[in-house]
Amino acid sequence: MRWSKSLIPTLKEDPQDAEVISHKLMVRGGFIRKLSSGVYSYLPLGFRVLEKVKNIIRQEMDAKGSQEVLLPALHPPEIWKKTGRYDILGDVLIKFKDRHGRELLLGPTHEEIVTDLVANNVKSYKELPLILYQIQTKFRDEPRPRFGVMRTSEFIMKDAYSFDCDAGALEASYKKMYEAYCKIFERCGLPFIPVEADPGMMGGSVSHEFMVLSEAGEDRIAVCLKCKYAASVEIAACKLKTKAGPAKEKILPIAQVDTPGITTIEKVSELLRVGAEKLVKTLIYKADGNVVAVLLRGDHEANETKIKNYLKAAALELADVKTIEDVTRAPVGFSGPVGLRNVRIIVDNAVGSMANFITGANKKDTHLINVNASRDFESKEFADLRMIAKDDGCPMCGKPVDVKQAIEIGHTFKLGTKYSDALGAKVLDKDGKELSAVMGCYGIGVTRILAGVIESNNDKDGIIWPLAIAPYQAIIIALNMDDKKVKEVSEDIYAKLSGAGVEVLFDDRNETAGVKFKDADLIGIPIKIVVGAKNAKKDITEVKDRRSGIVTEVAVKDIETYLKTLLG
RNA sequence: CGGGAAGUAGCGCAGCUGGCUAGCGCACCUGGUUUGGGACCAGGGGGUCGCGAGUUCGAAUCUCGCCUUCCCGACCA
Repeated sequence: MRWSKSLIPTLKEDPQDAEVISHKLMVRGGFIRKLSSGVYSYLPLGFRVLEKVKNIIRQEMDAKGSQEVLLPALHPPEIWKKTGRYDILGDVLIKFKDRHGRELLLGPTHEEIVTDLVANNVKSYKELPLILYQIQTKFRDEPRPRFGVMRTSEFIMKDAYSFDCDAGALEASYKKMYEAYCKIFERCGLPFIPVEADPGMMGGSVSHEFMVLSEAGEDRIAVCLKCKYAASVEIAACKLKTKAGPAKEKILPIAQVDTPGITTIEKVSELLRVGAEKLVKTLIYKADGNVVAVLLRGDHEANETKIKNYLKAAALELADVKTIEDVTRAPVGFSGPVGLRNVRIIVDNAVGSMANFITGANKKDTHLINVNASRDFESKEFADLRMIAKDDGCPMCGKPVDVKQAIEIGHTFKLGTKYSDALGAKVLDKDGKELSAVMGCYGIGVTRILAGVIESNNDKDGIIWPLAIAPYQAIIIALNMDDKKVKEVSEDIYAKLSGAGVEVLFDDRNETAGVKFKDADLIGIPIKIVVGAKNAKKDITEVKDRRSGIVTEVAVKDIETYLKTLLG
């Protein structure tokens, strides 16, 4: 392709509305343009990268025997009501009415649709295992799209669904997909980490997220450098440093202290000159409408996923001010477990081993000191309810873990029979008995892969695409198109390489050398073929590696062979 | 949805304490000189100053309302 004929609108300056590096570079390099919040156009370069990634996905999915399909984006709501997810997804679903007043929604994911397809068309165990996948645009009304294509309301996803006769067979399908995912991400040049994760609204038991470490990531994962344990902080179990049980400290008499206007852990800890670890915070939640008090050590962070899972609640949110005041009969900031009536109290394990701690007094401007669980309030329910933090013990080996920011690029789930039961995806087994298909589902954020790759492959000059997904493998930089020899040599190389099937971009613009070098680096083409006047006269060209910067002089007549070697 | 910031040419910005014809850099068009890391000269095109109302002789500038975008939080497959 000739640059002069391409739509590659590069920018010298960072766009005003971009924060993270991948977003800035994708816009500056002319890969994407924003239409509205969370909605992007992919320009020719961006489109080419997407196609490369899709093809890698197709190859690896096909290699595992899964079959590509294309399911509709337009869904009738009834099918979503059958599984209950019409309400669970709520405002995430983009809904509207057709001319007949019939409601329709745009597919945010396709468990319901694919299960319905299988329910209607697969009848025998002999047809299983079956894995179907598609690459398609998903629509989700995101509360807050951000960071370029990292989180958008419209995005391309590869989603796959496996159907098996039993748990053992699901295990085999799940393993296949897991392997395919590792290959896909490796080929895309992503330094990924598979972690254990929470299945969330998808349901099911086991789930893995495929993460790419990045400051720009929206998720946090706990990683152990010692034993390779890695898990989403949402599910990483918190080990107690000391055994639970009665505290060894001498129990002191409970007392009130005045804390006027002191409503936060930091301020209480400052006023009373004790560390936050001596405080217990009482968070009032609403779980499916029921009020619950959650007790956590002052320096610990609540883990709403664990709380939700413990309570088996579908929805969990911090209670509003009015509810808190009703329940505690005190302003927000003075909640405590002592005297809290008619409220279920659940206690984080770490609080179980504390003695003589400080809590709110359920009374304005007052806290309590020397509170002790068994003596001062009823505490029957203990559980792991907090978020793991840096230097907490690894759940596997006990050594300190690190907590890092990461981008989720893939997610796999063992779903079980949740969807097949709801939608009647049953087959007859050997004995003629009906059984519900045991399902798994497997997603890859195709558009998000681009962001992930750029986040982990860039330098001050721009993107450094891994060869496998670069929009072009090589770029010919003709330093001066007015120089007859330069033009002749670069045209010659362009013809040769194009003929040899090399994906090559020919920068034939009437721009200065500087502009061409800067643009080539910005858009991240792995191999630069520089044609300058001096070398052209000698029928020599320079081949420069984008990542290493290493330059090799190559005779024009050998360029085709040389490139083929480089490209493997 | 709560908190914060911002909307002036395609992009990045200045102007804004009430005053002339709305300006700068980049990009774009024409001609010329250039060409090894974001060239130079000359000429030129491009604007409902986010939208609406109000105050005023006069509003990009002041007031109010709305919209949009970004950041933090909530939410998140």
